[in-house]
Amino acid sequence: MTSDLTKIYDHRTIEKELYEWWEKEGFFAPEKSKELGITNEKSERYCITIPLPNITGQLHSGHALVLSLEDLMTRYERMRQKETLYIPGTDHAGIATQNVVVRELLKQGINHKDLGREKFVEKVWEWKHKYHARITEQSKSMGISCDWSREYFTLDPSLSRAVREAFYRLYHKGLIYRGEYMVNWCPGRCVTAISDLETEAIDEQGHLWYIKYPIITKAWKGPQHPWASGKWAQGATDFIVVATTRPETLLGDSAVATVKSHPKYAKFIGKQAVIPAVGRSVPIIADQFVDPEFGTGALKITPAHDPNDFEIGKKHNLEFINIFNENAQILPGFVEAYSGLDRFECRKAILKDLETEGLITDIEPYVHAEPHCQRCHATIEPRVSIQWFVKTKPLAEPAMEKVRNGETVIIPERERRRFFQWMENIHDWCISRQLWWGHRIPVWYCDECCEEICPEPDVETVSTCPKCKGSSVHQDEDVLDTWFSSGLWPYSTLGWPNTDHPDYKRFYPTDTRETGYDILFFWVARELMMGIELTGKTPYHTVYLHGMIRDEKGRKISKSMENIDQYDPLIIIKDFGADSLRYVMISNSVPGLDTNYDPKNIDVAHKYCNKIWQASRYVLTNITSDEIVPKIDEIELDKLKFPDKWILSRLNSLIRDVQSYMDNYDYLRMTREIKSFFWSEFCDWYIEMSKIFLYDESYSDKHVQKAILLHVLETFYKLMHPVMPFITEKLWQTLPDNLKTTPTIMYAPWPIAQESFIDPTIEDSFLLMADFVREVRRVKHDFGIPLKTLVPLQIETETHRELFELCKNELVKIAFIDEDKFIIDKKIVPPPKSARIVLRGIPAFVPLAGMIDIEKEKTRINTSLEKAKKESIKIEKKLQSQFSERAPKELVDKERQNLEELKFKIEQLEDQLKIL
RNA sequence: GGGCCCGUGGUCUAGCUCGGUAUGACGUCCGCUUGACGUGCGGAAGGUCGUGCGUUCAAAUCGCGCCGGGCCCA
Repeated sequence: MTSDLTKIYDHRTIEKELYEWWEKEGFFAPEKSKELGITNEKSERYCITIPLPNITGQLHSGHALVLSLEDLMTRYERMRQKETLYIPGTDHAGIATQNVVVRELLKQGINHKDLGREKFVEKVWEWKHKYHARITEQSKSMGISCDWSREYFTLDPSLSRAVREAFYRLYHKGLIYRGEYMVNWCPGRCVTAISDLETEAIDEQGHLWYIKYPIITKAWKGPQHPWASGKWAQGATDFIVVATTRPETLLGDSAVATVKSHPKYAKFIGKQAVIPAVGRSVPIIADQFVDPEFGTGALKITPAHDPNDFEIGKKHNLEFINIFNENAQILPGFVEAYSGLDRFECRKAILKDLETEGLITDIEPYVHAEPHCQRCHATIEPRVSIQWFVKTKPLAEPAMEKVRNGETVIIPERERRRFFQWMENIHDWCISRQLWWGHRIPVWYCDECCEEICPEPDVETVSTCPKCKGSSVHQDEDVLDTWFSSGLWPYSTLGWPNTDHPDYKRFYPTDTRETGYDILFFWVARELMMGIELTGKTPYHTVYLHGMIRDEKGRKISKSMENIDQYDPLIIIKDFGADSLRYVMISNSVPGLDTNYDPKNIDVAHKYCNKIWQASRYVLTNITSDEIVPKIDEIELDKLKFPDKWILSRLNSLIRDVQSYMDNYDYLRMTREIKSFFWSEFCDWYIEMSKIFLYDESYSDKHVQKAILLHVLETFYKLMHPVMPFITEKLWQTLPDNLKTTPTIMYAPWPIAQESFIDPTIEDSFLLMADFVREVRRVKHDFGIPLKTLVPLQIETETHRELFELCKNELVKIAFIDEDKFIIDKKIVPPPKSARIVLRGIPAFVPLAGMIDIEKEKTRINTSLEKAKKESIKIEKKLQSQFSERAPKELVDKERQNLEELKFKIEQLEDQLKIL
């Protein structure tokens, strides 16, 4: 085996090439595992669907985490010999995409409204074709093993068909309805209704204005002078004062409400108040909703522009007066001067006029939460309009049941509580959007008899009314909320509604939904609700929620940040490789918790890659091309040396631990333990000790160590492959052919711990030996003796004699001991001018005649003596307290033993001081 | 208003469910090495675990209060 590995690890030369090869060979498709004879119909299978990115999107740090985790899960399951499918795809992202294209067109001087619906949608498709490649190429650079032959887009014909099917079924079951309700209207860039979830409340520093409404009396029948003349309310004697944060909405007031118990205003109930500016007379009503403590205890009621007033309006059968157009500008017909004004301009104008009329009695600063559009940040305008809704309560209950009974598990568990809290208080879901880009609502209206027609899902267009046979019908203008189609994702990508589709039969329900906790409600909740309703099954058994990626100080990563490049996954991949990025993402990820991404971790990861590369080079350069190294199960067990047994024990312990970490989604520990094994045990100790054998001309059983080196490497590659797919594949491919049973490491069987190799005694003995090596090195260091200068060593032990005989060779070589002067005896007379070491109750001496500086040794001994004394006092105190009576016996015994060992050490060191 | 998360050496971080000597990384300092390692190895310094009280033989860990940072829902 010749190694063609470059001297330095260079991700650039391997990642792209390998990904192309994987794709070309079709390794990502589940069919491949069958073809290779790894799986069959009876095999377990694993399926995960990608959290579909927006078609307009660019790969950002959030995606990097998503893709790292999901590909980790996928590759792991694939290596566990399951038939594995990871489905990629993209989302048409209604509002987001429409906004982007509208803006782009505007740059070209084109108004999308002039273009018309059809032409505009064509433009968006052009845009889609152009940008689709960008996000998929970027995703591929992460190394994800998606089956690209099964890539979907939410507007694909098959997925649109699924959307119509879902709509049809829910509609005819009465779970989708159309009606006039108050919705969140975004009058900013989006100009559409949006769902509750798409709004966010922001505290606004506003004001509470106290406004006087005159009351009709016998003496005053209404305003006699024009608005803003200063004499509008002249002659009025009775007033009711309301407090409001939105004075401009008074144009749409249709009542004033107070409570029956109001000391001042109760007597006005039943009378008529006159709305300023418009001069309309409205009733003064009583309603429990009014909080007598708030403001003046009287409330202006604007049923068409406030959610609470909407309810009151319905209850009292009030008039719903819409005062705004779709951009929240004042409609004509109220007050000429305000017509066409933006709501905030109107507010200013109306306040000025109210002032003129002397109708403002007070102004207080007031902080209140105002809903904003999550996407364009415009202040939401509550608006009454005809929209489509999903009735969610009947859907929520079964979804909650699946989570309650564990058919779907949410990780981390605490997110369950959030899930239930939201589901229990769920509101109906507004699914219609006043956009052009998306799935058009599959409902037609007859122009003659007004019949509402929701045809069979195979019908793509309706031309005659089934009721009156009229031929003048038109389709609903609105499109569906994007989340309606993404809510079907786990099965619309598997051929649903065709339940005989082989993919559906084989892979549904899927296994995992991996996504950020921020979209638990947007997506997961709806997938569960719709999935259970439409397929009768929960769409996946595990919901794994990860946290957000933030910068190293915990701030949100945004495009406007300084040094944004260092957080840009595309740049990171280019400079350090996807393996490094994936490693940082995975090794820092704890379920449900935010991760602070520190750019310097990427260096650490990159160095790790290089270390892996270098260790591999060492092993492979020590094996010649014509050499046949036996496999691990072919070597003679009696030829195993102490370090061999140790590393095999450690390796199998590691495999066992990794398995448990994987089972518990503890990726942080998994990566940490593997790294620590690889670097601090395999490289630092085993490889170093292997040199003793490999460089020894007279040693004839080198194949044993070579076999173990290769075995450990191969196992390590496999354990790390789900995390770092590229470097592990590259290096695995360079291993001798007899070790490989599959064409790619992707299908190599996941390691299983061989308990017979695990030997805690060997592991412990090794630690003791390593401690001795360290101590001898330290002695040399303290006396300025070069590391490689051979020194004598005398160990006084009877109980551990066997162990030291066992590792004598290695100890002598690594610690640079003079082999002829290495003595193990049950009694050692402390040699003069020597350094003394005490470890675990075993004293040892390093005679250093001619090299030792007595004063230095005194200082050295004193330092460790002090430390030992301090420690022993602490333990003594503890043992004298109630600890020894009340604590468990094992603990007390352990402390006693510790104390004894320390006392022995102190004795030894004091003795050393005496004889110096 | 209700709920959730977080606060650990200079920096970031593990541990908290299940109480018993606080993990790792970066950085700093000292030394060694360069025939796998654009480096690597060895060693050192550095923490009253936000704060107060309580429970306990024993608290980073459990309970209550407070302070600070963030998030979600209303």
